[in-house]
Amino acid sequence: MAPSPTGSIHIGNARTALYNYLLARQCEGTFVLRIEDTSRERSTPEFEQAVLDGLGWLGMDWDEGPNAGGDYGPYRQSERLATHKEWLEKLTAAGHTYRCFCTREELAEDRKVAQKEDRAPKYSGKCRDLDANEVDARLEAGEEAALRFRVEPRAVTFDDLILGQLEEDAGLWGDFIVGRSDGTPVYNFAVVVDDHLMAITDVVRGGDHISNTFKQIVMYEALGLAPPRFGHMPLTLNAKRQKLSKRDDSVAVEEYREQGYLPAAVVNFIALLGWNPGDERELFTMDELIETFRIERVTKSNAIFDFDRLDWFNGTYIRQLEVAELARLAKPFIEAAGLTIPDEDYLERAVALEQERIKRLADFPEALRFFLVEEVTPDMKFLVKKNGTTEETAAALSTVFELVQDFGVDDMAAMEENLRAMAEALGWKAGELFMPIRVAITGSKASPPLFDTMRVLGRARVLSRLRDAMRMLAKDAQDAAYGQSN
RNA sequence: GGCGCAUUCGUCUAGUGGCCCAGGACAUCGCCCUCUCAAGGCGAAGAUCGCGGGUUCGAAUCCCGCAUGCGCUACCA
Repeated sequence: MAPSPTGSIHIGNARTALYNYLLARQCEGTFVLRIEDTSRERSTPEFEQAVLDGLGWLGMDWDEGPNAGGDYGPYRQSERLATHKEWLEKLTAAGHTYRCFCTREELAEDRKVAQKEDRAPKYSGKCRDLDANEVDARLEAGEEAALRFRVEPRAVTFDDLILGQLEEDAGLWGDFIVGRSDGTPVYNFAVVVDDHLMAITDVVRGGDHISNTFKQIVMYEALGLAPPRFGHMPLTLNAKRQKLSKRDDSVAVEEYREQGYLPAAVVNFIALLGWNPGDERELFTMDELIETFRIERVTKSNAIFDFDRLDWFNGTYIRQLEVAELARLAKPFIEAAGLTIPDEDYLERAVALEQERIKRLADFPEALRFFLVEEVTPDMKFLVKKNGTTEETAAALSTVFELVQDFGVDDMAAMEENLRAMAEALGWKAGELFMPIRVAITGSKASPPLFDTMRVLGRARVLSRLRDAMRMLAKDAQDAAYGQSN
């Protein structure tokens, strides 16, 4: 896996990383992490750390990498410059390169003309056959020159792990640059050198690299090296069917963590985005993925990222968690929202009631708010009994208040029995009585089951909220009376 | 423009010549359960398998053409 640290890890890269990881683990190979930071301006140590964190969070551990060591380091491309240059010289010694004095401006102009004339924008070959003496003289004179690879026209083919037999005509390329005029090698060459030196056997990367691969294969051959196996993954697209971009999509793995997605859910989801086991299973742990993943079963077509499906996976994983564990995970989200948690036990009991109602950990603050806050503000519209009056609702709540006062809140069966009896005596449906109580104590018309909620909230809090609600109703009745008399 | 890859329900996908007038999952809708919301159970709707030609007794599956989408086309990675 060779990510560029130009941002926190991208969900599309994460999927590529996952497939690499699964492949490496299932054949008991080595999962190598190499940081491709040759783009100095865009790469930062912070981003590199973010990439490492993201991978780690998802549960992918690498055997070799910047902070893991290994026999083939360094694992940061920027630290391998000397080696790359060495190999550039080997390539030159073998007669595969030549100096090109064309300026960027000239090249850009050629491209423009070519485009205008509907020709492929391929290098003219202007400097290909320059006289050796002339080259030396111009170099001597301080003229800048890039190093180009001599391309011999022919069909280049390879057997892709995912896509099958692939072929491209090298005659279409023109000689491409392998060394910049400042002497630094180009990414596509550095990759060849590194993959070889690091004894990489399988390269799985995004389909946007296919055209690079053809060129790499030619370079391997020029260096007398055997290329590794290549596999090109379909891309993940956004709802607009474009390659996911950092600009307009939620794409950083970091963001998923912040929104309260579980790593296991994210892994399960991205694993199934472009791969399936061939039967109808869809819930997989990492170990199960390692066992059942087959690269040949990776889909060839691009996939659109479906957030609803991710949510579903996340919900099912949340429901599978032990309550204590879920509470532990929820805690930082709740605290970040500025809510205070009285004690662990209380939190756990509240979390247990919301567990099957939540999709993301970030939903917890909102869902648990009424458990953690002193007062609640019921909406009058729902506090009053459906098709009923404020007076009769107030009267009913008052009776409930007494019941809670007398019997407490811990015996749910008794509470339910009492309230149902009360509803019947009133000639109300049970729900018609339960709803005002629910709204009074939770401030919302949607909540966990009423009696569980009351028990977790505790007698004192239930009583004070009932009292507040009764006051609200009384005030409302008063206002209405004034309104009538005026 | 050139080159490459792809094309099955809205989405992820199963499918490799007859088991497919196409199966599963998410989302949607309905019913059940039920004190609300969920969760769960059951069910419905949803794909003339991009289009057009072939090959074949028979094609989503094989062949050809076209269309569309995406990617690449840098002294970026």
